[in-house]
Amino acid sequence: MAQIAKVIVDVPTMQTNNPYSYLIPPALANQIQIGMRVVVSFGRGSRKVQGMVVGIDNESSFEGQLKEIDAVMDLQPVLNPELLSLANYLAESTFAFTISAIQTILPNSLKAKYEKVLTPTDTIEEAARQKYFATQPDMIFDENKLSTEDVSELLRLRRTNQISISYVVQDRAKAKTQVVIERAMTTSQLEASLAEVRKGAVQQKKLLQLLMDANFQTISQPALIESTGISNATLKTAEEKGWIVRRRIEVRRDPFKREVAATRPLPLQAEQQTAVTAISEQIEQDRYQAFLLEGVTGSGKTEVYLQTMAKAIEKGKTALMLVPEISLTPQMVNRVKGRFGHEVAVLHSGLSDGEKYDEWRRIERGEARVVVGARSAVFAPLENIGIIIMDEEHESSYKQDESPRYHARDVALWRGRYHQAPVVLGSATPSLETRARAEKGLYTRLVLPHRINHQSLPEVSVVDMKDEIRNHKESNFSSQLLASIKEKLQRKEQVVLMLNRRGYSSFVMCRDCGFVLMCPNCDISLTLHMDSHSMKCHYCGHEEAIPTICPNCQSRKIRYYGTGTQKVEAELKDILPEARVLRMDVDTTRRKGAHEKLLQAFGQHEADILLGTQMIAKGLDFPNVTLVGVLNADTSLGIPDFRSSERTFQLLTQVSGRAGRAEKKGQVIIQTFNPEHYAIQLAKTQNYEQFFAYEMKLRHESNYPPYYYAIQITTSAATEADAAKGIFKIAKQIREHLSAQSIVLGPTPQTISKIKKRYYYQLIVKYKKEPALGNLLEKVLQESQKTGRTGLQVSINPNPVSFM
DNA sequence: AGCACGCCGACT
DNA sequence: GTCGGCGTGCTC
Repeated sequence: MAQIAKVIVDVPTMQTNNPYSYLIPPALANQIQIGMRVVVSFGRGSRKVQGMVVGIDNESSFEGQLKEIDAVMDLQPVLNPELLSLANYLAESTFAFTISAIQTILPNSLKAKYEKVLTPTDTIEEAARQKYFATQPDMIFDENKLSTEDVSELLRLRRTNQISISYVVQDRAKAKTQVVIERAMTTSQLEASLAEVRKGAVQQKKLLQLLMDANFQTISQPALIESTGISNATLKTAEEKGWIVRRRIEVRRDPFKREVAATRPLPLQAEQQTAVTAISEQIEQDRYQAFLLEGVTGSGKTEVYLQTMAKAIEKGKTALMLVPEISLTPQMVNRVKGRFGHEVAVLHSGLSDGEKYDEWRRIERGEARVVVGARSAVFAPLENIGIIIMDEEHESSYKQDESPRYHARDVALWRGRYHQAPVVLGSATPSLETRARAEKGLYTRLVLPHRINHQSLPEVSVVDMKDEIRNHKESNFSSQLLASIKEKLQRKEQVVLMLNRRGYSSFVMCRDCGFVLMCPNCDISLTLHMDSHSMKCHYCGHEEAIPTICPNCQSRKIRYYGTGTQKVEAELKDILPEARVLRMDVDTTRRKGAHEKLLQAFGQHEADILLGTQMIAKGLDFPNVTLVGVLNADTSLGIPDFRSSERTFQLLTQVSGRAGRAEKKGQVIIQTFNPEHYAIQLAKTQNYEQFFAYEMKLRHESNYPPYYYAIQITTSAATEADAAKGIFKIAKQIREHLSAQSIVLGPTPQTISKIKKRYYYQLIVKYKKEPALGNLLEKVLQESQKTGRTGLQVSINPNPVSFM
């Protein structure tokens, strides 16, 4: 006799982070299932909130009076048992609220929208009634749309019971539907009807003729009206007379309408075959096993993905493929669609909420058995998963940097284990964590050491910019790079130039006193934007005029310092006026689809030089590119983070892979001020193994991941003192309970200690084994709830991708 | 989150 | 004296 539902309510706080019991009213007794969304009354005002049913029971340990569930929002569960238990895993492992985990797993459209509705009571003042309720019986209360005066007046009316507030939970999930017209009678019946229609009814006769046509097929109502001019009224009559049936069907917004030509599996090289066989064997035996597929750019990893996915599909299972957002290009998607056709669903950030929901529904209904997508696609509602692929597994974008701070790789491994399916982590430059696990035998390591078609790796040279500066005037281009560019342009070949912008920007500095223009809200320098002729803050968007005299010493020698893509572009135009340059950075790719358009233009040789930031390092494949230049390799080395060498190595290796992918030999020139640095030297020889060994040694010596686990705790507050006080208190608490082998770094102000007028402090705990740490941190969070009201916020980030 | 309750300052 | 500030506790 189940009658009590356990509901996680949509109130993301520590105190409400557990299921609440609600009575299931008899009317809903047979309807409510675990995994459905419901509307419940919550709190004193019984405001309506959305909730998720996570259990059904016939008793509750709650002593008080139970409320009833108000309504069910779904006809069938939106979360199956797997995803529900995944939500729990997420919440637990990332210190997030269960409801936040659930929201993350569900598509945006299934998140509730709340509206406050104001209704006048009979005691309302006549003036107020005239002002607010003259035209409508109630009004939607939206603080952003009303003036401050109106808001305070309405609140006063509320206090004096002249109006009442009710809450409406709105379901945003609307599958796009269309009305279709179906014939509901046989031809002879229709003929009989035709005879009965009165003489003047031209429209009705026309419709009947149409329906009697042997070629008549079910047609959408708008299409019918459009092509025949038959009116809606006529159709209504026809429906009443029983000639037709009008039905609402779900249609899909198709973001990739074009058909993709089918492709066949490509022949495999020996190592690829070995990999495919090893992975297929696990699929065949329904066994969970993680693989590290390590292969240089151009070694044919994608073909291994496609053929193993095909294996899973063949076995009647489904396949999930994750790629970084930036690699999710139409070329990439088309490669998968070429193999799996209509079975493919694509999930990426460019889709509208509605489109995402449509794809989600297709997957859920089993219409799409192959899913390709970026980070959040790891939650795709696939059942019976046969294989999970994660390409470029080292990419830091797989980790979400807001709560829940999950890493898609961890989720992929969790789901692989749940479904007893292999998980393939692919990369040319695996993260140290993954490579180390392969070393330990936790993952099976598969290596693709050769480029297909026996292309040679590009020839990489390193230019010492210190010498350049000594010998020449200040320039972004060394003489060697410039000579190479000219040579390639003469041969009508193309060049890719990368400006490493990580931790770097073009700011304004006074040459006399060293003053740097800073953001008043955040602890970073303002960046110069020549397109808008202003100084902008990249964190809060603050914008001000470019200074002509130094605000500190009144000198006129306040100049740009550092390099932005715009400045490099200007210099290029100056030195090589005949070269056609395409600039690709955040500014030129902000608009949807701009990224793709630029690349397409470059692919069709509409430009000679592609100049961009790190976004050009990924996944582009232009056979005519024979030179890749890295203008400033070391800016990412200067970042005070334990992963800065790893990042730099990965970036340089990856961008080098862009050169010479066809029959033409590629050349790479890396400009740096630290030519001896191991990350740069080893990127030059493309020697991942040596880099791995060396970096592991360093990590071991200084007790960093992957030798130690790390967890980052951050406090923020409106004043620096409050943030500091908060973090020191937590530090003290943690130190008391920590075992001797664990290490606490800090507390320290964060590298960027002030963002949007809030101050940030952090501390890092490095540990090997600390079974009680989870509970301790849970307690810290509990306590922070009390102080949270006064403005101190605490956030916990397990396994941070950086310590910054 | 949002609401009520409860305790202190400045007004009709 | 009350109105209303926001600090605190609680929501099945």
